[in-house]
Amino acid sequence: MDGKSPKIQDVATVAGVSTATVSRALSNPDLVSEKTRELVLDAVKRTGYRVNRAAKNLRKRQSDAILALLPDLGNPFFSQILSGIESVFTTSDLSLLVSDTKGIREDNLLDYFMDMRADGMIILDGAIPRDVLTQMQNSAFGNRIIFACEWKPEFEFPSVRSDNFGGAVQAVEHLHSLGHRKIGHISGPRNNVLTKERLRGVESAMEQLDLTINRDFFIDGGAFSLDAGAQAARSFMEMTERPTAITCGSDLIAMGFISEISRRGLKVPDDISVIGFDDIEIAGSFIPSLTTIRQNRTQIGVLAASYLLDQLANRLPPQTTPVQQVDVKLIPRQSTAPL
Amino acid sequence: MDGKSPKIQDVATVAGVSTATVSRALSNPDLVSEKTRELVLDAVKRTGYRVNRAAKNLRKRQSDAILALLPDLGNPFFSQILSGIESVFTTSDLSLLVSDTKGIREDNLLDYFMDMRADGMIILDGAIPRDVLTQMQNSAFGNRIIFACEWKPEFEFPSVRSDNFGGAVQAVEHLHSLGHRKIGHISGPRNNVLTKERLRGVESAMEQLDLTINRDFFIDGGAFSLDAGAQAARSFMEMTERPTAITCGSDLIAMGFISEISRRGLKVPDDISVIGFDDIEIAGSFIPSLTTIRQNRTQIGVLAASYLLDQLANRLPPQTTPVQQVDVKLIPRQSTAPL
DNA sequence: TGATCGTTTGTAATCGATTACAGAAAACGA
DNA sequence: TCGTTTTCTGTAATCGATTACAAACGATCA
Repeated sequence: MDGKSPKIQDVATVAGVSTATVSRALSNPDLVSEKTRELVLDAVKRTGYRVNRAAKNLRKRQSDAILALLPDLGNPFFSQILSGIESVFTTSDLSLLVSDTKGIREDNLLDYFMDMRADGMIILDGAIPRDVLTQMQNSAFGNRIIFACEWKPEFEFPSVRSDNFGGAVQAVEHLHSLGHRKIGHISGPRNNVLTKERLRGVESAMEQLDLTINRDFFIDGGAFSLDAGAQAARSFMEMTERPTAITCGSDLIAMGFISEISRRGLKVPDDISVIGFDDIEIAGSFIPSLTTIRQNRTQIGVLAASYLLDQLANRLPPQTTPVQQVDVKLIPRQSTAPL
Repeated sequence: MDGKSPKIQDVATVAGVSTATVSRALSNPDLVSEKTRELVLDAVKRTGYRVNRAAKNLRKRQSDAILALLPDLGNPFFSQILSGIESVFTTSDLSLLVSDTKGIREDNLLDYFMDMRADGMIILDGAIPRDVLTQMQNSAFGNRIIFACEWKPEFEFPSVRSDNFGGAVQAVEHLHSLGHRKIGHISGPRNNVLTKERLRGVESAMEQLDLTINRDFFIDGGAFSLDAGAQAARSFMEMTERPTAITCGSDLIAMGFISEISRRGLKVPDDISVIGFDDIEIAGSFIPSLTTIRQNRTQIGVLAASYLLDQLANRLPPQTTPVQQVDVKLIPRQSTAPL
């Protein structure tokens, strides 16, 4: 009350108890008697006391912060996941740190833990070098990591992800139900897990439906970007025989593709049906509006954050490294039409 | 070296000096002799020492973190600014905290400082309640805040922003040079500074060029969103007389607008030229690709972060509350055409 | 030579919480 | 009533750095 911000000692004095009791009353209320607790709480209110986090963190060897690691902060795809993550953390007064994986090299990921800058990590990038992850897994911090969206198949970290396989299946089934039989696919970055899952889904669904898989109709886009789609469109134009419908590894690919073939005189969905993946915000307003597989990105963020919180609070059975799959949903719009 | 992570005392022992000397050698090298410095640096290397941030921060009353406050984490527009901010901070080992302004009420913004969770703030939201800002300005932390993109005209906080006025002027001049004389505008959220600046720019340019300002051609979009654009399109369709070209408060508005009028049979740019503002990633691949005013969002982030860093390090004259304007640039594409 | 000054170093206090340990008080059982 | 256990509280050590203060040292100069 005298200018400086009050410390625990001030509260103790006002309440007429020791600092230990104040500390306990605040962070472990069961340990003090009802009467003392009220005394302390009242003193806290009167003094306007707030715990000093640096002091608390120093003593408890923690940081009250979680790091979200994105492959590219500039990529809008991730912002919605971040939003989900943040919504969980604000309610439990943890801070959300964000960083680009571009800045990550060698061992400085582990440093976040060593430096006590973060208590846990949510990794949104499946392309973290293997040895970095090995190092993390072998450290004491291995259980403070969760993957979201992407993941590393060869590691045992828990993860939250969309049902990528199922989404691709739905896409193919949708096209099939519209009468399409010659179906192609434009895939994303080569070694990406999402690329693989979605491709696998397309192939599996086509087999299920007894469709002939024509390898020429499968284009390696090499990225999830608009450019990749435009590039794929150029290959597409050169085909002698063309598919009547095409599934894409991402909405951006689909839009880049549509954009480029439109420029070259083809019409969507008249000449070819196109379906995306993600349902990014713009998908509904693209022209033509894009049929796509909606990923619930906010939910992915929420689930990942909640899991990590439980894990850090030791509220989970230690052995589990679960994979949580989030359902996806086909959103039919105007980029697909009956054959 | 013996399992636990080494502390400053260990380094001191190895180097044969006191902890004070080690501390000085690391954070204030000029204070120790050449010889000792080498001794210490060598010992640091041998022990693998890293300073404990919690301890350092407790003692120095700081947090080594900066908070970025976004109006909506789920909005992709901001991710690129974040990227710029982050690129600056990683090089100076500050952490980047992010938070949604939705979670902000009453006084808990100041709490970030009181709790020593952040040393500074970059605010990307012009809609922070006035009394919250007044409180901040009057506190000891008033000089640790900078606005980016948006700002509060009635406060004296430093800010980094695009040349919104100039951008709008360029847009009108572009349309004028294409022969358009009947020019309209769809504006963004009502009380937003960007909305006002851009509107002002449009009006000013039209006056300069001796164009008649027809109030009926100015539509209040009410937001920067796709929906706002679509909504505006409906008003547009009902006009008896229509402008031949329209400037929009944002790319999303422009796209929503184009999307909706296309659905109703109008063609862009044949029937009407449309120009956006922002140059978001998708703008170039929209159909038709969108003529727009490019904001250098990364640079805004970089400038804001750098300024804040300098300010915190006391490297700036104390009195300055500068406004840094970042140039914008017209990107001509296919949504605008000669009359 | 001794006074004076600047440079370099060490000692120990400090930042503000948490918590191990021990002691006091209350509750309980016989 | 007297142990014994349980509940509650206080003392003081601890987390690991920074830095005020003082001392030691060497250089400089009259």
